[in-house]
Amino acid sequence: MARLFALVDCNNFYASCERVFQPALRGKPVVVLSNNDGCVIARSNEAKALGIDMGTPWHLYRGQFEEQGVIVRSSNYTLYGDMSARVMRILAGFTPDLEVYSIDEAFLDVAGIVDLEAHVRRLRATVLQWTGIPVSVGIAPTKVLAKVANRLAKKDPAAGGCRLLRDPDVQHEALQALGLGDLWGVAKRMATRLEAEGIRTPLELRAADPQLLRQRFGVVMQRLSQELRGVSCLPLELAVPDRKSVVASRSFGRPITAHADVEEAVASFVSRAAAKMRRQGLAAAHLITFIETNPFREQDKQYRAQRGLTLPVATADTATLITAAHAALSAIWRDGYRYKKAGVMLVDLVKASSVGSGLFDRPDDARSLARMKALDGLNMRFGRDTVTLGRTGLPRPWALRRDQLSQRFTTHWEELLAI
DNA sequence: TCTGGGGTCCTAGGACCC
DNA sequence: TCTGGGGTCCTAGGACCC
Repeated sequence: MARLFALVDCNNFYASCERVFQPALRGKPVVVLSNNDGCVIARSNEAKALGIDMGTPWHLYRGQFEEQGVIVRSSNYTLYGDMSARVMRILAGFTPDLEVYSIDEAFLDVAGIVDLEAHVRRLRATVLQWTGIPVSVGIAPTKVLAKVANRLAKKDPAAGGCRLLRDPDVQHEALQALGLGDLWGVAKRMATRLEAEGIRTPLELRAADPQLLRQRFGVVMQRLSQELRGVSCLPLELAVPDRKSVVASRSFGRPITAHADVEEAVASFVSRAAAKMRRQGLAAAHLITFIETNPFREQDKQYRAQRGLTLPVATADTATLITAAHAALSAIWRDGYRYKKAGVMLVDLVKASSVGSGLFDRPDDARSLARMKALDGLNMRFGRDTVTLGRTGLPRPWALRRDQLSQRFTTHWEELLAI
């Protein structure tokens, strides 16, 4: 059977969440601000109609917002996360084949649904009734086209919150009305590059030579073009994969110049990120600390830097990670700058259980040291999926599965033994 | 002993998304 | 004085090993 994807997207999600708990906000222009009340990250339809753009810095428009009667809310991510979970649970009741794509979007497999129109009507009504959140639905044979359909469902009041792009003629007509930048996966820079190659519209992108796209723009653009033709290249991702990185970062309320202050911030970033990582049962084999000045202050000397550091053993221990993050910070620290932002990324995440199960639970543990010493001089073979240790004191070669070790871990064996 | 090519790893940066 | 935070994927170039 032909594929059919439905993209369910919550309308103006953060603004809608605020309205659920404050019905007086209905019908009024509402915007939600980012951390530190920096800029606009969500707008109700009424706010959009006033011409307020995404990312508008609040401090520049504060007065104007007041004049226009725009209601401003600081963001409340705990609330939005909770509302999101409720919406997703309801959607899961409509089909088990569901991919939660973001906090406010999900792709559903609707290929087998008989009366699609009635099904979607019921879905929208249920979500609205049980959560107070309005959603739009776009349906098409590929994810990229489902995104297009969803956009039309939102923009066109006559659509009734749902658009179907199954018929090729209808797809053609829909794409004709769009610019390149309206496509999922094409932003400003890519649009400019495509235009320079003579590809100016979604229809031209759809018709472009796949080999040329692959060569000039890479595999992502080639797939996007295929998806526009109705050839599905992006499958539904049903299983939620393990996270590959966890980031904690913040802009400082005011510029910071002292090393000690940034150290303090970095320590708190690490503990936040590590806690999040532990909740997911993961450990980090690599850590990156970064700092930067305020790029908006052109009169200031600019500096940005990051430093990565491979841990001898993947770990989820906050104290170990803080030590590493501080070492990385010292390597990139320069006096004399006004730092505006800093952060820590935990990357190369592996299952914590695989780290704890084996040889090197704790590098400073005496037994671990002895084990590592015993490994010295061993015959090591790095296979595709395994690392095999031979000889000395082992009844038979000892194979460790690579996927239970981090990549960096296995290739830095010497480093490990040097501890 | 010399040479070349392939594979992998690492880092940095770009681009995009919500 | 004041412009978010958290992610993913891809590419390119250099180092290194076999």
